[in-house]
Amino acid sequence: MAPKGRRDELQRIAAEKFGWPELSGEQLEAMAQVMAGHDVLAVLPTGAGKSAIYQVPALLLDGPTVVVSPLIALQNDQIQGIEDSRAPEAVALNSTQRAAEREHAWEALRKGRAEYLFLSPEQLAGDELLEAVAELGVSLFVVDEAHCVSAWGHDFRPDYLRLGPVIERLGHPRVIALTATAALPVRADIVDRLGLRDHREVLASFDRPNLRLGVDPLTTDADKRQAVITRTRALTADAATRPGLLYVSSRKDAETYAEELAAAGVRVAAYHAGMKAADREAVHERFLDDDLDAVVATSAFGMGIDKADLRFVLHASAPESLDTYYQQIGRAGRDGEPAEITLYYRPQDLGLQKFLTAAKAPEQALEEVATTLEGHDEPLKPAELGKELDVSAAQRTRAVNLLEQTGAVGVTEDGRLEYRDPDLAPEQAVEQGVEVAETHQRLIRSRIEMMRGYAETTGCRRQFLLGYFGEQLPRPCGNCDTCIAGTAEQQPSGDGAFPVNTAVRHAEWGRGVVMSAGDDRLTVLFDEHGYKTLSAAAVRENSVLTAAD
DNA sequence: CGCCTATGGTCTATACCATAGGCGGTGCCATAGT
Repeated sequence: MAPKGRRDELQRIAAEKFGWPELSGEQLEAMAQVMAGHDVLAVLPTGAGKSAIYQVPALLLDGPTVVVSPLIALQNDQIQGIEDSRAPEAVALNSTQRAAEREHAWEALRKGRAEYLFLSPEQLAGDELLEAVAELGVSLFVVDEAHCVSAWGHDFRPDYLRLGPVIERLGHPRVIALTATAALPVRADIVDRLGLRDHREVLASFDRPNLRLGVDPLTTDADKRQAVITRTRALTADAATRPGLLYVSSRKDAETYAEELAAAGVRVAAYHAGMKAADREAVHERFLDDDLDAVVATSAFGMGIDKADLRFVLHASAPESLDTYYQQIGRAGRDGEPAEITLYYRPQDLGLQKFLTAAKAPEQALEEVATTLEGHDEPLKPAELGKELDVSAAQRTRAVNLLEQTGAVGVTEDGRLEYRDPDLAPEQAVEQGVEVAETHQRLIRSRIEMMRGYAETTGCRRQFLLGYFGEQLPRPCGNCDTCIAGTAEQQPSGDGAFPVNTAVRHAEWGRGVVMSAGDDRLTVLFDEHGYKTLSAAAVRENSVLTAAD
């Protein structure tokens, strides 16, 4: 705990500059840890005021604050919020701007008028921009929606995994990572990939008791569609149970469900990344203005939705992880009023998720990067390396990330890439890189199995969900389908030989941590193999599991 | 991984099956062309 005087000062600035009369305990704790010189990972639910955690300390630290944010739209929202306050100027640098706008931003930063600079990770991948940012003397480095580091960085937007070297290049200013959801491996990934130092984690409770959790298992696709349409129509027909979201897993489904609901008279619109930007914005605005009772969306609809009164979130098919699922259902009932959360579940639907998450190791890029770097005596800038390769920039970055994780490749102080071990043949480095990619792939696969576990459990859904995030709910919640049906009762006592959070070692899967422990089963997160669910009886009888340090 | 659609074969005319092939999510950025 930080000294009281420091907390009073933070509170005073929050009130004077931003008009927040009272900061929450978690907000204050995170801010105080930053002021005490620690890096901070804060996991707080949407709507808990995560932005405040950097906005207030930024004013007490001498030098501008860089905020990395995944979506330009999100950056604009944040800048708008700061403009509406009495805090100093906030600027962004991105691809939508004209030259004049960029010049204005740089001038405001160099003259010290602007305190906040919003950037995408891709912007920071550019040598020149990074060089110029380093000149500014950044005092605080913020990664917003930090789960993207883990969820997107390994495959979709690999520049997320380059933020660690960026932070070092800036002389390691204090770092704040913010997110609304992060299970243990995701938190570990964030800490590891950003290279947080002497960090503190501030975790709010994940429990959202007003969300009524349920799963509707269906056998055929036709039955599922019927059930989804019927329920969505019923919920949107009553002012007390609307508006809400229907999540689907393909653009086509977004269109077809929206058409069918519209034909039935529901005020509904589809939303996915294949739509024109103007149409997407229109849907977003109509939803915020209560002009729509439901949006049928792919995962494209989510971050940045600031609407507190969603009364339902339905899933026409399961997403690829409970991390994503929790993030999506967490958008419901933020006003604390009841909300209905239902997953329409067919095990076959998980097949699509397996396909979508099946990223193969970029072998060719690994080979080219390893041999090129090994062949140079001097370290290379990423762009220089790129010129010697025959692979895309994204593939190159992916390969560099993997080789860096094996230790074969490192980054110099000035941001150049070098081959670290002269005794290691490039072919071996490639093999190790492939192995790292495969380990990550096993984790991704195992997360799909945890999604299956949630959908198929006969125990309390909330206990399962919270257990996944490392939080113990002492007894069944009473507000989920299995509790209401009475099947949840015979669930965990968890007083076996391996309580939650114990480090264990398995004969085949190596080191792991117990995530949840019930009377009949044990879920363990293994370093190399991801989540595994073990039968408690087998664990007792076979002694395959031993305590580790 | 599992879905939908197109194709072709069967054996007879309008369907029915089996099989092959294509498809499916999230956003930044840069570049080319109006």
